[in-house]
Amino acid sequence: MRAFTRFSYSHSDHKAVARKPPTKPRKNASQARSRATVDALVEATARVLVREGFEKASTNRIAEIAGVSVGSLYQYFPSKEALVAAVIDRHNEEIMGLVRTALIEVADLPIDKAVRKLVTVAIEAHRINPKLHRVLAEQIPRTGQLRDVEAYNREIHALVRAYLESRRKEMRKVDLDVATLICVSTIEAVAHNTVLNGAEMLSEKIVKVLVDETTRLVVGYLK
Amino acid sequence: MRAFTRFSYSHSDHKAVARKPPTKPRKNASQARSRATVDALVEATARVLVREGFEKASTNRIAEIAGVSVGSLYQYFPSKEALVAAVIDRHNEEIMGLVRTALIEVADLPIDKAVRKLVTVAIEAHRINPKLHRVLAEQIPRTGQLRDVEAYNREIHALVRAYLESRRKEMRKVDLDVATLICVSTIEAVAHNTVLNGAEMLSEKIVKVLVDETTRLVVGYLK
Amino acid sequence: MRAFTRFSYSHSDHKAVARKPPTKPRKNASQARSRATVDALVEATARVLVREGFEKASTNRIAEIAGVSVGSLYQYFPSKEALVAAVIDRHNEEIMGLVRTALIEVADLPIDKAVRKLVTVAIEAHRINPKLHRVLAEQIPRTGQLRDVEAYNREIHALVRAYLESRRKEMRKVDLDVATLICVSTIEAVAHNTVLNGAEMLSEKIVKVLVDETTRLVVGYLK
Amino acid sequence: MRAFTRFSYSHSDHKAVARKPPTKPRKNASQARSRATVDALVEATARVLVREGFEKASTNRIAEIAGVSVGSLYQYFPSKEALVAAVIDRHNEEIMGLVRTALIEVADLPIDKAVRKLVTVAIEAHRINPKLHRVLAEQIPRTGQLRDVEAYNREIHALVRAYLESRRKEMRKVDLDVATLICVSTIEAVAHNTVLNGAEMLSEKIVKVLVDETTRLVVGYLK
DNA sequence: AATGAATGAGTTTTCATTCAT
DNA sequence: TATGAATGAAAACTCATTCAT
Repeated sequence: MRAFTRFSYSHSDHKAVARKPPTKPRKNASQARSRATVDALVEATARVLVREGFEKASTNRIAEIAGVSVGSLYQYFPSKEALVAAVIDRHNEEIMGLVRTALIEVADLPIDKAVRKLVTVAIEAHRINPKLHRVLAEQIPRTGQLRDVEAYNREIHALVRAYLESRRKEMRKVDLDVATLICVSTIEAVAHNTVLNGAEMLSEKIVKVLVDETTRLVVGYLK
Repeated sequence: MRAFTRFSYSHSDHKAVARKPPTKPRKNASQARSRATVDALVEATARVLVREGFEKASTNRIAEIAGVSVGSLYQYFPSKEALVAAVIDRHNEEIMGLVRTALIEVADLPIDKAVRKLVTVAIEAHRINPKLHRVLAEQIPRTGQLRDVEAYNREIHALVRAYLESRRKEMRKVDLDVATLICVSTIEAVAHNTVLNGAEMLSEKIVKVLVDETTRLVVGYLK
Repeated sequence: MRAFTRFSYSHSDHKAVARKPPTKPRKNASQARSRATVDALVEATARVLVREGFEKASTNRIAEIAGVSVGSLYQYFPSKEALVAAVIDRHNEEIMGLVRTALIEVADLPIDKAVRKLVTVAIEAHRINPKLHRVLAEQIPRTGQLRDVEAYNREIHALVRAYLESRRKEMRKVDLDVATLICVSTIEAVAHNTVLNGAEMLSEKIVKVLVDETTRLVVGYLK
Repeated sequence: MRAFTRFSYSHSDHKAVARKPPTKPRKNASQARSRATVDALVEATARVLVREGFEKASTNRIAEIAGVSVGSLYQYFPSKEALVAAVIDRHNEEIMGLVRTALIEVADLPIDKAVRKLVTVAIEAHRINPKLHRVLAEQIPRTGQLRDVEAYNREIHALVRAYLESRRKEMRKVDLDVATLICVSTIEAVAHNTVLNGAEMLSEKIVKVLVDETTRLVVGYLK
C-alpha cells in the first residue's frame, strides 16, 4: 500500500535496524529554552541534510549549525537517527496536514472534481521541500520510522476508501480496496515524478496537462 | 521521467556528488584472471550490500568476501563508489534485458495484450533482487550513476513511445509524450508497490488482480 | 602495613592523583535539609557504584538517583572524587566501628579467644557490603583517600599491638611490630578471600572451619 | 581461593562485564611486522598504564606511544579492553613462570625449606612490576580475565596441594584443601603487603625478617 | 539555595585508501 | 601484479562541570 507521498517504504524485507539507540526525544522539552534548542536542532538537521546529504550530516556539524553544543544535541536526541527521525516526523506531519484537509474539502464533490483536487494536492505535497523529501525517503528504513510511515499510508488509504465508498453509485463495480490502492499508487507516482523531474522548472502549463491527464486516467478507471 | 524500474532518480536537483574519485573500472579486465577478479568483486559487493547494508559494506569486507586483497580491489576499482556503480550497472542491464525483450515481443500485439505484458514484466523486473534494488535505489544519488539511469529511462520512454505511435489508430487523441509518461509512471508505480509490499509473500492471485486492474487502468486511459 | 580490611593500598608508589578538585565537602551541612541532601548523595553514590560500576557512575546519574539536581550535588561536593571519597569514609567508619568494638571486648581475653574473635570480626567486616568494598578498593588509589586508609591501618596496628603487648607473657619472644604485621596481614587475607570467594554462598560450616584454622595459624605463631 | 599473586579476584559477584567487544587478538600476527606492532602495542599499554593510570590510557595515546597509528591498534585489538587483557596475560605468564619453576625446585625439599622458598618467590613475583601489578589488579574485573586468573589460582592451589600431599608424613593431620588455602592465602598476603609497602625501599634485612617470620607462621601451622 | 540546560574537550572506534614488500 | 599492514581523518557519543535563571 502506498500513499500520495513517496515515503512509501512499506516493505518488510529490510533488515530491521538494530535499535540500540532509542528514537524518541529524551525529555519533553517543556521549558521554553529546551523547546527552542530542540527546534533549532531539528531545523538544522533538515538544512544540513538538504545541503550536504546524509553522510556529511555529522552530529557535530548539526549542532554547530543549530548554534548549540554537541552535548545539548545528545541531551535531547539519543542518537543521530533520532534526530533524523524527528525531521521525518515533522515533514510527514506537514504533508499529512495538506492531505487531510484536501480529503475533507473533497468529501461532497463528485469523483472527477475530487480526483483533480487530490492530484493537485499530491503534487503540492511533493513540492513542500523536494530535496528534503528525497534525503528522508532514503533514510526512512534506517530510522525505524517505517511503522509511522505505514500508519500514514494506512490513514490515507482509509480516507480515500471512505470517499470512494460514499461515491459508489458513480463508479462501476470494483473491489474497493483494489481500486483505492490503484488510485493512490497512481496519483502518488505521477506526483513523485512530476516534482522530481525538475520540480521548480516545470511550467505551470505542463503541470496542468499532467493534472488533466492523471485525472482522466484515474476517473476513467473508476467509472 | 520515470521508467518501469524504480531507479527513477531522474531529478537534476541533487547536489552532484563531489566526484573526487573516478567511477569507471581502471582497466579493461582483458585477461581472464582479471575478469574473474572483477566479477568476484562486483558479486561480493552486491552480496554485502544486500546482507549488511551500505554503511556496513566496507571495502575491506568486500575484498575479503571476494577472496581478494584490498590492494587488488583498488587495482580494478578506483573507489568504493566505482564498485557500487558497477553493481548498479550490472543490475540495470539485467532489468533492461527483460524490458527490451518484452518490448520486442509486444511490437505486433494490440494495446491491451501489450500493456498486460508490460505490467507483468515490470513486476518481474522488480522481483529480480528486491533487496539489492532497494539498497541501490538509496545509493544511486551518491554514485555518479544518475546519468546512466536517466539514459535507461529515456530508452524505455522511447521504446514505449514508439510502440504507442505504431498503435495510434487504436488510441484516442493524445499527446504521445504525455501518454507515454503516464503509462510508464503508472506501471512502474504499481510494480514497485507490489513487489516492495511483501515481495515474495504476495499470492499469485492477488498479483493477477493487480495486473488485471493496472492493465484496465492504462488501457482505459489510452483508448 | 595492612589492616583487617582490604583497603590496604598503603603503598606510596602510586602517582599521587593530580588533586585538581578538592576532596572535602564544601559546607558543614549544618542545616537539617543540607544534611539530608548530603546523605542522599552519599547513599546514591554507593548504590550507583555497586549497581553500575565506577565508569557508569556519572554525577548526573548520581544526582538523579539522589533526587537532587546536579547543581546541588556540586553545592556540597566539589568533584566526583569528593563524592567517592565520602562513600569510602562512611564505609571505613562502619568497619572501624566493628573493629574498635571488638578490640575493646577482647582486651581481657587470652590470646586464643581474642584471635578467634578478631578473625570473626574481620570476616564480618568484609561482609558488610562486599560489592561496594570491591568497587571502592578499586577506586581508592584515585581519590585522595590513601592517607586516611593508612591512618585506619595504623590505628588497627596500634590497637592490636597494644593488645599483644598486654599479653606478652602468653607469647614467645618476638618483635612486637613484626608479629602485629604478620597477624593483621594474615587475618585480613583470609577474611578477604573468604568473603570474596562467593561471599554469601559460603556455608556457615566452612566459615567455621576457616575461623578455626586461621585461629590455629595465628595462635600457633604467637605462642 | 587465592594464589601467591594478588590478582585474586576470584569472586563471582562482579556484574559480568558486558562482553560486547571480544577480547582476543584479531589475527595471529604471524608476519614479523605484525608481531612487532602487536608487541609494541602491548608494551606501550603497560607503560601508559603504569605512568598515567587506566583512565588516562586512551587508545590514541597508547598508539602514539607504541609509534603506531590508532588504526593499527584496532587491526590487532578489537577494543581497549582487549589490549589491557593482553597486558594482563603477559604479566600473569611472567609470574606463573616463576611460581611453576619454584614448585618444581621445591619438590624434594622438606617443608621448612620449601615454604621459605615459596615465600621468597612470592615476594619476588610481586616485585616484577609492582605498579603495573596494581593497575592490572584494579582492571581485571573489567576485562573478563577473571576466568584466566582463577585458572592460575587453581593451578597454584593444585601444585601446592600436591607438594603438601607428598610431605604428609611431616605434617599434623589436616584437611589438605583447607591447609593449602591457608598457606597460599597467607603467603600471598604477606608478599602483597611487603611489596606494596614501599617495595624497593624495604631493606634486605627487613625482608629477611619477614621471610623468616612468615615461614615460621606457615610451618608452625602445618606441623 | 536549587535547578537543569548548556558546554566542549576528550574518548572509542571505523574505514577508504596507500604503499612497501 | 598481488598482498595486507599501516594510516589518520573523521564520526558518534559521554560526562564532569558551569552558570543563568
